[in-house]
Amino acid sequence: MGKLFENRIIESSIFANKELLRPTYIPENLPHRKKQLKSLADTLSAALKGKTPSNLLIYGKTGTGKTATVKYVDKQLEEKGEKMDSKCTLIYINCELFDTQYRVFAYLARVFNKKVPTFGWTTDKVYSEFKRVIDKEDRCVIVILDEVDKLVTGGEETLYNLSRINSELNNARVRMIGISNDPTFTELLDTSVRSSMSEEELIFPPYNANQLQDILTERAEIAFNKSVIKGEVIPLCVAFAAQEHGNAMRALDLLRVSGEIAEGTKSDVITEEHVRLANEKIETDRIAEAVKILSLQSKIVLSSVLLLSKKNSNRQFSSGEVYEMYRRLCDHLGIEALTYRRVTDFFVELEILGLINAKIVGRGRYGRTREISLSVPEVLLQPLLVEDPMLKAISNI
DNA sequence: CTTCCACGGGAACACTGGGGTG
DNA sequence: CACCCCAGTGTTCCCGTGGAAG
Repeated sequence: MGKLFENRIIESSIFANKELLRPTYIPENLPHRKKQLKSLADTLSAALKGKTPSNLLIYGKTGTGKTATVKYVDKQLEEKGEKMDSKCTLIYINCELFDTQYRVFAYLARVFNKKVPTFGWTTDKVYSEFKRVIDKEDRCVIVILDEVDKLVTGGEETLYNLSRINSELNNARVRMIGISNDPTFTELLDTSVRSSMSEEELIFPPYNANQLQDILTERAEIAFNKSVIKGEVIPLCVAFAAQEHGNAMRALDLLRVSGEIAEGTKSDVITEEHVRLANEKIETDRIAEAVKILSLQSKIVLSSVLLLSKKNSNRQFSSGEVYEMYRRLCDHLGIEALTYRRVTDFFVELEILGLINAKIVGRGRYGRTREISLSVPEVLLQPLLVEDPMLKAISNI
């Protein structure tokens, strides 16, 4: 250990342990989730006793502690299960990453040491290989499908197969726990799949201001050094997070980034001003991140909205106007324009990312349109778009 | 009630990148 | 090796539909 390391330790007068504020950290104690914890533990402990637990569906908006709670119970059961030598396996899958049937079953099979190529096999083969490999012995496999709503378009077969798999197994049993932030997603499912998936349901309501306050206070105590936080810092974080429908993840992020900013300005304490700056930084980062992952075509669509709002005093445009601008822009850039139908999908995409507002309004005899406007500042957006070498040409329009 | 427009679901198609088969 | 099959993605094309002004 050199001096450098020592210095770094001394330098952080703010954080005792910054990692405790990251979303990956599972705390020892989950405030205001006792009911959900117990419910989940009851359902799952049946698996440890060799019984077959019900399938479970969990609803709640982002930052309501769904994933944290499941991982918390998962961790505990895993430990307990090993001690009791029970043959119960919990597998956590984020369906945003594994969003097709092939990928899900390939991942599942790999957990049981079965080699499956990234593609090439038929999905049927992957599925039956998975079945074969788990059915070798009497065991219980619990599949946790986080963001399960991402499977509805394209991967719904996955849910169908998982819900009927038990009738094709002789020794093993498979259960699933679905986690979704969209309570309406089951409406799109086949009725038999739906009823099988939601044998039990668990709801995670958004945290209210008092609960957020508790969470932050508890976490701040272990993550920060003593008396670093000034009086109004936590209430302000709570206030910002409450605007985001009680998103605890956002609140913890705010706290962490506030601390980083305080640290960067060589301040010994975190002030309200740091929280305000942190809120801006998080928003700016979010936008930059969103723009970065857009396809070129999406970026052109977004540029069209940007150009329109720079040129016009009114800030609201019909989908037709935006498409018109998009065609002109494609022409200008020498890129083949896509059809209107395709571009409407980009409108939806951009709205979900929070980069534009696109409300559908009925105009009576004059049909329906989306009224489209930017939902982020022009000055922020333009430099991000121009970063794309293909879009350099728009910088001087 | 009619009428009109864009919305949005779905079929069809093209293309990619891999495995299996003879 | 050549050839076909298959999953997945991105696209175009077609058409039924929602809903408020007229």
